[in-house]
Amino acid sequence: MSRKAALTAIYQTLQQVFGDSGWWPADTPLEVMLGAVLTQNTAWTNVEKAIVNLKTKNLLTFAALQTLDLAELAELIRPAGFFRVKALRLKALLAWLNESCAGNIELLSNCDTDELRQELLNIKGVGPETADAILLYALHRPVFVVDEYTRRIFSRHGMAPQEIDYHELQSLFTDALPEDVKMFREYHAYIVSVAKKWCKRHKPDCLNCPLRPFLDQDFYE
DNA sequence: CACCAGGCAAGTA
DNA sequence: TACTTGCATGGT
Repeated sequence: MSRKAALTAIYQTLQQVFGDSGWWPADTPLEVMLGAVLTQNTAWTNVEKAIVNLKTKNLLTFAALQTLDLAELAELIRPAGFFRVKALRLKALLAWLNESCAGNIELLSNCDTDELRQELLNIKGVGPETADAILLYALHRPVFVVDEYTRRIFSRHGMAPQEIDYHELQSLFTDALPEDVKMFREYHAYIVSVAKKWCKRHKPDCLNCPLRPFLDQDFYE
């Protein structure tokens, strides 16, 4: 079986298992962006607490966030962990939004995806995964997001080397799949979901994983 | 108790 | 360039 066929079959399998993923869980593009930074190496449940702190104080708008100083912001997002660096990172993101679109995210729809990606990467605290998550889930661009889970699953299935570069791993998908925003959104969400349930680092439960059939080496050519 | 979570940047050699 | 370390809370 070709890699293209395999990646498509895996997607369909996960679609059967999870249906609508509900990703990204946020009310606005701004909330997606904040969440993308807050969730860096952090459990989503902790990010939710930080988001709730901001929401209940009506601070989840560009204008309101701009009024907060660094210490205030840090205190509000404390439950998300790494709160001091993340406060800096959020401020850097807000500063970029201010200069690129005056905080009006809708205006970014005119921008070229590759240029946007480069600008996002220039923000201190926004790396490749965060940039791509913002592009895909906040700005609706056809960018495939990969992460440690993606690497773990697809290397364990013999479809990628264990040590693979972010963009190499990303190309694996973008070279084989159509540029479909909806599909990209769901695919990444499914990968995270399946990894959380069956693909833990030290306690993987591969026997019950819905992707187990794809472990059969004979499945690929 | 150890280990993990929807990464990234800065420091070292 | 190739490793290493700091960042931190909260759940299992």
